[in-house]
Amino acid sequence: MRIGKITTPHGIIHTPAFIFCATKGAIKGVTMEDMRIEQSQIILANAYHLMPAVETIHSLGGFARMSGWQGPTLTDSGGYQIFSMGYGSVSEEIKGNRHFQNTKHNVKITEAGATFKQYTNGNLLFLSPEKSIEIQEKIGADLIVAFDECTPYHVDRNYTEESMRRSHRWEKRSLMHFNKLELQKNDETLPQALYGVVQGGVYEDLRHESCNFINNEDFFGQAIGGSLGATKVQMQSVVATTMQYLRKDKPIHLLGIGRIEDIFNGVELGIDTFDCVHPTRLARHGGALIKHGDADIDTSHINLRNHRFIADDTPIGKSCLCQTCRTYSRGYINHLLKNQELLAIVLIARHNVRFMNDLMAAVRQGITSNTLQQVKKMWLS
RNA sequence: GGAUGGGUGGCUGAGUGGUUAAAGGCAGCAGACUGUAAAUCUGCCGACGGUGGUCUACGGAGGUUCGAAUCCUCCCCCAUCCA
Repeated sequence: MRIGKITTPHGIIHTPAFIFCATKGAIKGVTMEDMRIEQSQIILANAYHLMPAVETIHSLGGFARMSGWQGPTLTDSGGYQIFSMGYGSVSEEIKGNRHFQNTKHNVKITEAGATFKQYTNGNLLFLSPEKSIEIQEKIGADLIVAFDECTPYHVDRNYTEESMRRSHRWEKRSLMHFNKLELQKNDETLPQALYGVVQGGVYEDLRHESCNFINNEDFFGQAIGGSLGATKVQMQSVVATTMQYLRKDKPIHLLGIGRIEDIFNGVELGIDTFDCVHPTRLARHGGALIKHGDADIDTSHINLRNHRFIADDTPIGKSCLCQTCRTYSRGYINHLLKNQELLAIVLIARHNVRFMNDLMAAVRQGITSNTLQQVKKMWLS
């Protein structure tokens, strides 16, 4: 475990840090002012989703400026969409959902890149390493990610290996194209930093091989991606194994992970940054993040739709200082949810954002003062 | 007073002799959600019993039938129109 700083043209990120997902350019339900007020450090957007709008974003000064966020940003490459557009969400893929059973053909992978058939209009959309880097360059994020394929869980070892090797080739092309574009930049265009992504699925030898590849390439940072397994135990084991082989002198990001217990597990293994849709998605479904001690049952979130909150006059978090908890009760939010009032989502999302930021601050403090285990107990026991 | 249409589970609304404890939808009660195809999805949702099951159900009362939410008779109620 370690604390650190990542310096970007838009500011310094204190790590371990959580990165919020503004996939299409907005944090769902939260304004950028509130993101700042609730002490967020960095947000992320996605090259796949923003590809059609890339010229607009560029002409409006890039993602950070256009959105009003102004602070540090990261863009994802679109590699996750190779997985999600064909298989659905991580849990849907693992559990075997019906809806996405016949959508694999919506994504075609060749050595050149990936062609997506958009489910909305049937238009074809092509992403390659070079294309993804160019889009991310135009979006202007401080941190960007090499183009890879996020491998599903339900594929065999052969496919995982094949895919990993292709991802390596794609990442190498990403790096080459990135370096070329960086060299062409003048004083007015801000430098960016590129992350490589470790693949290899749940197979230790493949993870090892992938780490070796990433370790030896000139990436600014290293991200852990791909399938981390079907269970929490397996995920922890895959991440631990990967961390064992990954060099430690660069920032390390864990892609897509961000439940409370996973943050502690990751931090203990030396992860510097996390990103996850969980806090904001959970909020849209009525779920508020909570310290275990703040709930009457063993849980890391409460569903404010539940009948038991109907007359609850207390805030979501007993000691939370977010704008929501300063003013609104669980009972009121329960009422808003039952009446489909949009404000419910806004209030919960804002709380969840602050919750994650408070969590990360507590984690950093815990590392600094060598009391992480006590911090963990406060948040999880 | 007359004419017509209708009364189905909390609401809405299918169903016109058996495979119907009764489609859908809503509401209700839970659960899931991890580089966002998601303000989404899944399950339960007459009553009693842990399932199996048992009982009570389609305005009310009779009747036809092996069998009725569905057909017949009378009654009650609602909507619209005419006096």
